[in-house]
Amino acid sequence: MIRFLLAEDQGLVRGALAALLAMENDLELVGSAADGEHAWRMVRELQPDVLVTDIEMPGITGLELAQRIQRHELPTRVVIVTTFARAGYLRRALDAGVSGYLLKDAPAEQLADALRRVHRGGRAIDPELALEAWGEADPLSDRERQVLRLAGEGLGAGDIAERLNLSHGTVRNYLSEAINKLGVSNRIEAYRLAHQKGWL
Amino acid sequence: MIRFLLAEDQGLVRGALAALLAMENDLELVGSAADGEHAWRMVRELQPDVLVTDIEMPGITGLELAQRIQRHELPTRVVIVTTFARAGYLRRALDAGVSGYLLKDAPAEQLADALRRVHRGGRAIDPELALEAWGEADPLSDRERQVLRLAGEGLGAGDIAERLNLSHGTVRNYLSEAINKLGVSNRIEAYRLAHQKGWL
DNA sequence: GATGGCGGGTGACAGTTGTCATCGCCAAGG
DNA sequence: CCTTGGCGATGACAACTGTCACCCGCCATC
Repeated sequence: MIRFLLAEDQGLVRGALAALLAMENDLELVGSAADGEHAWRMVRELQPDVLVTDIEMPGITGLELAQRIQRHELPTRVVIVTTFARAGYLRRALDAGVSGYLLKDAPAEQLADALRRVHRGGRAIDPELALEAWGEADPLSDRERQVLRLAGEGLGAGDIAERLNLSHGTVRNYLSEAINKLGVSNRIEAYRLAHQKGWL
Repeated sequence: MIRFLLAEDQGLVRGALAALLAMENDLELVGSAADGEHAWRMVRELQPDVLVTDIEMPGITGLELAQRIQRHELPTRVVIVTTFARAGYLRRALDAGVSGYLLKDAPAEQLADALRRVHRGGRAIDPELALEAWGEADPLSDRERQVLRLAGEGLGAGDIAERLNLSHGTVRNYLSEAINKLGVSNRIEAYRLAHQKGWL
């Protein structure tokens, strides 16, 4: 019997996944959580064999959950289930020691299998994504990332400078660097590209 | 017995919803589709009582599906199930004659109930969203919407002008109008706001 | 003590953006 | 026939953006 915990913020999806996995008779749902905090508490209390979690959730993200489990050396293995096919996310997930990374548009049969494989000590990584992740690494510096994030929200160079305690010229320099590193032609494209790659 | 069809592009979610609804013994899944075209074909062939559909799918969107069903005066009722709590979407959905509009973060029990209510000829609209939708209407003109969409992809005034066969000055005028109507201070914020409201 | 990175800043320049007032054109409507 | 209104265009102006060359101070490290 594999005891698993489900963390997913969208109620409908959470319930539906529970129903899907309930059909397998070697799997036992020991609890479900709608946000990261609850999930974290339940992981420690219930010590499930496997945690199935989304990435983007209110409070603590799935990636942070995985990191905590790794730091506390808990026996629970982690399977990420997410919409986002971003190489950067997969990287961070692997760094955080997750055993599985599936996309929500994978076929439904795959999920139960992934749980079993992971429980046996194996891995279950989406193959397409795995390839892509061995491609380019994030070329951005910390500053460039921060600046880009703010720029993506529509702030001008001046506003960004204020929030980061930099001069307005420096901000434009970072932006220029980022644009050029990413091979695009303005901040908007730069933001979109970085965002889509999961580099944020 | 309520015969329903499921349209949802994310395989895992599609499978999971099917499992969830399979637990109800007055509901019968007659088919499922991963994109709008298939869904449309199946709606006509199978004439289900209810179509449960996502909005954002490859090819034809859920909203377009609803419109087609309305135009062809098919007996199938439509329940939208989506992530997006955007008033604009709900408006368009109601215009397209849908009977239900649920958010994916609603509790899972609600879905089967919604199907039953809709099948009986009733409606099932997310209450919070319903209120919000009676708020502000989309103030943008068609041109402004088009221009804003392109601007959001990082195109400059020149590029946009080319694609729409307008002059570069005119594009800037529309952008300026949109920015001012939305009460923001640049194209990026304008895009984000319009996008988030579902006005696209 | 010199050398070189690195994070940050400056100033200048061209190009783009946001704003406005104004114009022409062509459809209604009166 | 004249007016009003929408749509698109112009031109001018100020502000913001993207680029670049170069400066400064700091710290490592040789």
